[in-house]
Amino acid sequence: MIIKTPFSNLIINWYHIYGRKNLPWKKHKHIYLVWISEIMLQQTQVNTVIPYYIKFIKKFPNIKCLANASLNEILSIWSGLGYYKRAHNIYKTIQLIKKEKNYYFPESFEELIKLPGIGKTTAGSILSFSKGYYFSILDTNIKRILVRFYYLKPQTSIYTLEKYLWNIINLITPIYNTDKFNQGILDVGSTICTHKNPKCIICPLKKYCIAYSINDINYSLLYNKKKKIKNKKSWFIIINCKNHVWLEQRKLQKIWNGLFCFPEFFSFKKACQWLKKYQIYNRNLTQNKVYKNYKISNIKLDIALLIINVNYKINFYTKNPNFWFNILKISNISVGMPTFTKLLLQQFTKNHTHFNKGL
DNA sequence: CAACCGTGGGG
DNA sequence: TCCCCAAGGTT
Repeated sequence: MIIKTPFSNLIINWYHIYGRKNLPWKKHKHIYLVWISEIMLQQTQVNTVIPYYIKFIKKFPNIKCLANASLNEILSIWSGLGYYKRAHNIYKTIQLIKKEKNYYFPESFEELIKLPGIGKTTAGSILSFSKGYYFSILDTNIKRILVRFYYLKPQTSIYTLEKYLWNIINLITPIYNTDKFNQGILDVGSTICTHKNPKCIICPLKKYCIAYSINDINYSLLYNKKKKIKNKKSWFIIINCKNHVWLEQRKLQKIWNGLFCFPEFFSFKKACQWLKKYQIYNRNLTQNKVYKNYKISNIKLDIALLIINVNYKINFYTKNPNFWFNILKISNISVGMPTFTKLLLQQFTKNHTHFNKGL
């Protein structure tokens, strides 16, 4: 049983003094701006989001601006932030709002939760932060606090645990000052009750925190929660011509969908077949192979880069939109794994012999 | 329900 | 270096 505690008052009092009130998405409470921030913040830490958020609202300051944007324009700003389905969902949502809602952003929980990419926590966050409405939220930070504070035992399934945690947060979320409570508990979770080395000494909850009182702040939400890591291998073909490279916009792919990437193949043979098909002259393909390991969530991707230099631009035919991109202007494009790609192309323009070392 | 989607930071 | 994980939602 969850015993009544001054939990919410402790959080709200703490928030008034220490809460983060200067985050870029705290300057205005317009629901559109809060929506963008909440989508960006899904599974993404505050410091990572800030520059992307600023860039996004600078380019699309309001609903009508975003409604005129193409998917590619949205993706180009999202490039590097990850979880690109979120950008696709923003595009879907804004089109719906344009065509069916007369540019009016929904302000009810029932409507919000129907929108793509908006679940219980995101809908609750949007409404509590922009309108001050009473909705609980439950994210990773809050889960961690609850598990420690009430010293919850690991449950047999994620489903059971989630249901349990939602019940608790619904009980302790205050009807008044919901927005301050929600923001405060997020701030405590991400800055004090951290996963590793929590700063219990300065925590406003320490007086009533069971894990702290019995000196056991290590927690686990589930028994034997092991992540399976898959090993995959890909061959990317990099065709270089006079400071331009060939990129394809990925279609119907699980990863980097809609983004521009080097043509990807799942065997060396298929990569060679592609080159042969388009009659790309290449003398030392095997010598130009460069290997790189890239981690994507639960995938270890072993990448082989097949680097080919041509001195004339080839007209390819593929099913995908495809372009020659100026290497120096690549930052304006919605590229998958942009940091990796930019570093790659930087080395590429300098000296091919440094390829193996530089990466 | 478990797997999946990205990337960067911290220990 | 390696492993874990983060303002979750979808299938």
